[in-house]
Amino acid sequence: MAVTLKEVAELAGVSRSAVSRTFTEGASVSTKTRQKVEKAAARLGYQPNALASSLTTGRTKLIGLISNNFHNPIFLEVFDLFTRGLQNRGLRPLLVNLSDEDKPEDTVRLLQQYSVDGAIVASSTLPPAFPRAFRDAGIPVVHSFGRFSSTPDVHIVGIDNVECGRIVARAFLERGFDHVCFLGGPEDATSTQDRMKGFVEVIANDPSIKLTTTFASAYSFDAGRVEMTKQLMTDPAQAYFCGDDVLSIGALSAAQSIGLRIPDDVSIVGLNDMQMARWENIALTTIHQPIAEIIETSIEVVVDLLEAPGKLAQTRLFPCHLVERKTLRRRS
Amino acid sequence: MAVTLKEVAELAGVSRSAVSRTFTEGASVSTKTRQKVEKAAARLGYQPNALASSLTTGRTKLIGLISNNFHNPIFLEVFDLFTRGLQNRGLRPLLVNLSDEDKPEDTVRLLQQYSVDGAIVASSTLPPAFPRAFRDAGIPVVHSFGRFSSTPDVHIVGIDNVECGRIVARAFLERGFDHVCFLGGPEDATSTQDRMKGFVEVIANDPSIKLTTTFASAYSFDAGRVEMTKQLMTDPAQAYFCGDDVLSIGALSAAQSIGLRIPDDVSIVGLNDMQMARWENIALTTIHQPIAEIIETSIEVVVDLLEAPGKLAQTRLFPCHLVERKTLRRRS
DNA sequence: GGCATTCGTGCAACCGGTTGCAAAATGCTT
DNA sequence: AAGCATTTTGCAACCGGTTGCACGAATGCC
Repeated sequence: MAVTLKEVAELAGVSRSAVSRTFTEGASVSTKTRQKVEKAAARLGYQPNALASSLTTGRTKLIGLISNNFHNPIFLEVFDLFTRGLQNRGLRPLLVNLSDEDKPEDTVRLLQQYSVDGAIVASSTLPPAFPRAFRDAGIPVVHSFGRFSSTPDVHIVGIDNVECGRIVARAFLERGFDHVCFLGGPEDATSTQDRMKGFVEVIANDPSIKLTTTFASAYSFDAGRVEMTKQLMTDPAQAYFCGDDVLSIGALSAAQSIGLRIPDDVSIVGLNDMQMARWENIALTTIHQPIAEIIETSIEVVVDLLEAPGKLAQTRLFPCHLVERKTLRRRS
Repeated sequence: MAVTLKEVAELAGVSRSAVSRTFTEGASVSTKTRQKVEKAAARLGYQPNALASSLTTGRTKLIGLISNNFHNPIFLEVFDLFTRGLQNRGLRPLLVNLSDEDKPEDTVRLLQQYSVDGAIVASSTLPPAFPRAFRDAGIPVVHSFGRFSSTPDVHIVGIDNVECGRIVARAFLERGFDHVCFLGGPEDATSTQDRMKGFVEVIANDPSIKLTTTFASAYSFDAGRVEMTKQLMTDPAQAYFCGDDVLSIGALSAAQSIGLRIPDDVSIVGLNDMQMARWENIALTTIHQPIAEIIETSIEVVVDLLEAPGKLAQTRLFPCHLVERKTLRRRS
């Protein structure tokens, strides 16, 4: 049903090659034939078939966009930025929504069948084995929001989660709390582990400060609320560093529910700085993660990789900083 | 670089057809050759090239997923459900993030180049011309969350926004308010127009009730907050029906900021029932929109259309209902 | 005007598969 | 064991493009 090269060629009275060349950047065609072809193409409403051409050129302009974070509001921002960024470069995102059971190899296989030019793994909770499977299959890949590594085996763009933990710890120290708590996300998520590591490392320097650590079952409102309630009932701290923003909001809700004042009675600091954190009725003090830059860079990395696939893997880290709003009390 | 049919055929000592047939459902191959082929394929790590086969079969299993709502939290849920649903049926979502300037024809052209089997337009704010452009190009299309029409020219799955307006109006009547307000989204969005229509229609029945209508500049927190602040400063009503949940939360925030108690001083009702509406510190009373069913049905419709492209367009509507939480006061 | 270049074009092979068709192999019957 | 029906198989053409190559036309130069 779709109009093909051949039909255009016939109508224009030229060879198929001529038509192909008119639609190929930098091919040699005279203005005369180009015009004939363009006229015929316009008349028939011809669209070159990107998939057919990929067969010979080896390029599909398809990029696999893989994530398992379809429940965290920050990822809507992430998808927005990724899709726009890719589209602006003429690339098409093929979205893959990963569930916990999905194996890396299956996902690779899937994207191989569609001959994607490259892949972006966007998740802070997926293990390095995931992007590695792509590399092993020869698919250019970048791990966005991936775990910091000094010896990356795959390109990584993200933040230093350990340092984020330290930043919050220092802020807590400065405010003079004597009981603080790390309320992380799932214990097996690398982001949780790293954030905790930096936090604990700094807090432990001052033995007079009591330190509690605990984990929510997921990076979600409900999990945050449940875990925070449990903490407040048994062994309440003065300040909480929560795994991420959505967890923080759950914690906030738990504290408010039992009548605690924020930040006078209890302080809460999140991580991500998603849009919602700025909402006046939330006003979460949180670590700002420069997601626009991370995503822009991720795309650049994968685009570069299309040209030069062999490039040695790099880790690229962006700085984070604390954004003070209304959930961390000033020095008392 | 990728392993091809031919290599497998050579290793297995059979013809290319035989290999092709082993990987084609329902083709005639003896168990003996099938085993030979499968062994060879496994050894080489062969993956059939979906794009190459699409050339002859005319099927890519690619579905265009088109939206312009990358800022409304409900759409993360929408994308989650769509991608899972499509994946479960072996279909691959090709995501398109529409900006305001994008023309329908350009998007159609784009997806035509990738030979998508079908398209899903997921948006309550896009005009009918959008999905229509797909239909005109011969691409099976469904408009999810589209405007209700008795004479649809394209398959529509969604809700009756007019009726939603009525439901809220009736609830307001029942509570005995004497000044109510419709605080809509952008005036040109069809969803805004319809919700207002139903709301106004019912309220107008009782001339003793004062009715105000106004529009926020977008379906966003900030726009809701700004518009609500303006309303409360000039001509405060007792109850507000806001365009959607995120707008409602902005309105909620505005009311709380100036010290009003919810729902005693002012009531607010939203629409969508997104996850966040259930969060205890928001507890928004809102119209529940059955998005899981809408999406599941949308996928079914588009899948059916793949088999029988000519099917007459249908409008499919799902019922909505009010979910009472804590932002609409009981009868006083 | 003659000759050497450069440019533009069509032919044909190829990309990685699928499929109609006819021949070969197998199975079943008697 | 022969005869027939049924399966299985390979050939070759095709899907919609791209591209190396050779050839003819156009151009530049003296």
